[in-house]
This record gives sequence, structure tokens and C-alpha cells, in this order.
Amino acid sequence: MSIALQDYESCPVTAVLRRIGDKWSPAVIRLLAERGYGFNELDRAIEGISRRVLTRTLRALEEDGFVRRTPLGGRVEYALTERGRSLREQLYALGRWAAVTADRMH
Amino acid sequence: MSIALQDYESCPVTAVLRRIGDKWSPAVIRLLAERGYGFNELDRAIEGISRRVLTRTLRALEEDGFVRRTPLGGRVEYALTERGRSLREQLYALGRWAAVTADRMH
DNA sequence: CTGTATCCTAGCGGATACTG
DNA sequence: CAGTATCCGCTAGGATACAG
Repeated sequence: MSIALQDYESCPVTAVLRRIGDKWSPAVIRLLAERGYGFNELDRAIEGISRRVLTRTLRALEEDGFVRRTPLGGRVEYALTERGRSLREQLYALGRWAAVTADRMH
Repeated sequence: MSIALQDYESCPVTAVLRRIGDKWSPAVIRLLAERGYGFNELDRAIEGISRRVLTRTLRALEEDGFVRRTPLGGRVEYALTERGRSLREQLYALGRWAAVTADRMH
């Protein structure tokens, strides 16, 4: 069996890993799982992220249907969609596995 | 609640996502789940990867304890460790989820 | 408050020739 | 067969000033 070129991008698990495997997406998803957040609120909550990257991260998550952006007169609220909450469940399961087997992970 | 700097790297799920969220790790894991492979054999099976990147991918997976490298007189065999098979199970679950909800994933 | 514009750096991924 | 050496482009990520 061999893996063709088009398989690599079309493989669902690879696609989702590449999307949320960046530096900040997991942190954003984790926060939005609690409640809705404003932009600067997120910026302050996630220590170390730059506004430029936060913007890009949110846009990408929005484009994939994980996050919904709602303008509310002068401010904006970001929240998880149903699909986003579904993803969050998957990541939670993966997190439990990772925590248990983290001994050889440095 | 806020996310401190050190949390980002120490979070198990983020760590594992960053490790296997690269371009080729999922493909390598998928192949090695079947059976042991030699280096050039992997290179041929994964269409589009360069030897340089394949080497780095294998080294990283080995360092994290997902893959075992076994020299066998003139050739080398790469195979999943127990931990690697465990990860493969997790990815398989994530893949099923992704396949089902792939409608808004492009 | 919610971003965008600009500029910069480091690292990933790729092509290819070479080595034991 | 199993890699390493070299070079190169692209993009992710970061700092910071500016804008509506």
C-alpha cells in the first residue's frame, strides 16, 4: 500500500491536525469552551500571543466553523459553535490520553 | 481564568498536537500501524516526501517514543512502539469524528 | 475595543548531490 | 540500503505602530 499525493491533504485526520496543530488554537478553544470572549479579553487571557496571530487564529477557526464571531455594538463576541464544542470534546479525550501517557513526552 | 506562558507548552494535548500536527507524521504512523518498514520503503510509500524530511520525522517520532528504530544487518526497520500503537488508536478515533463532521471542512 | 499594516526572524519543508 | 550536506523558498509567529 502506498499513500498518494492527494491522499495526504484529503485525509480527514491529517486535515484537522494541521488546522488545530498550530501554536495557539488549542488555548483559544479551551477558553471559548467556558464562555464567550471579546477580542482584547482573549488577548489578555492568553499570555504571550500577539494580536496579529490571535486575529489569524480566530479567522481560521471561524472559517472551519469551530468559532462564531458576533458583533455586538462596539464590541465583538467570540464563542464556540456546536461543531467547535464537538471538537473540544475530541481534544478533551486526546488530552486525557496524553496526560496518562505523558511520561516519555518531554 | 487566564493561560500562563508555561501552561502552553506543558499542556499535554497541545504538546502532542504540535508533535504530530506536522505534515507527514500522520502518514508515517498510518503506514507503520500495518507492519515494519525500511527507510527507502517508507520513502517510496509516502509519495511526495523528501528523504531529509522523512529522516527528521522519524527521529522526532522516535524521540517521543512512538517509533522504534532497529538496525538489522545492512538495513533498518522502523516500527510502532506500544505507545505508538496507543497514539494510533487515538488518531483513529479522531479520524472517525473528522470524517463524520467533514462537511464544513475544506 | 477591534482590529490592520509593516517589518522581522526562525523553522518547516523541499530539491538534489553526495557518502558509508 | 540508509541516510547526511547544502542550499533555498515559504510561512508561522512575533513586535510594534497605527486606524476606525
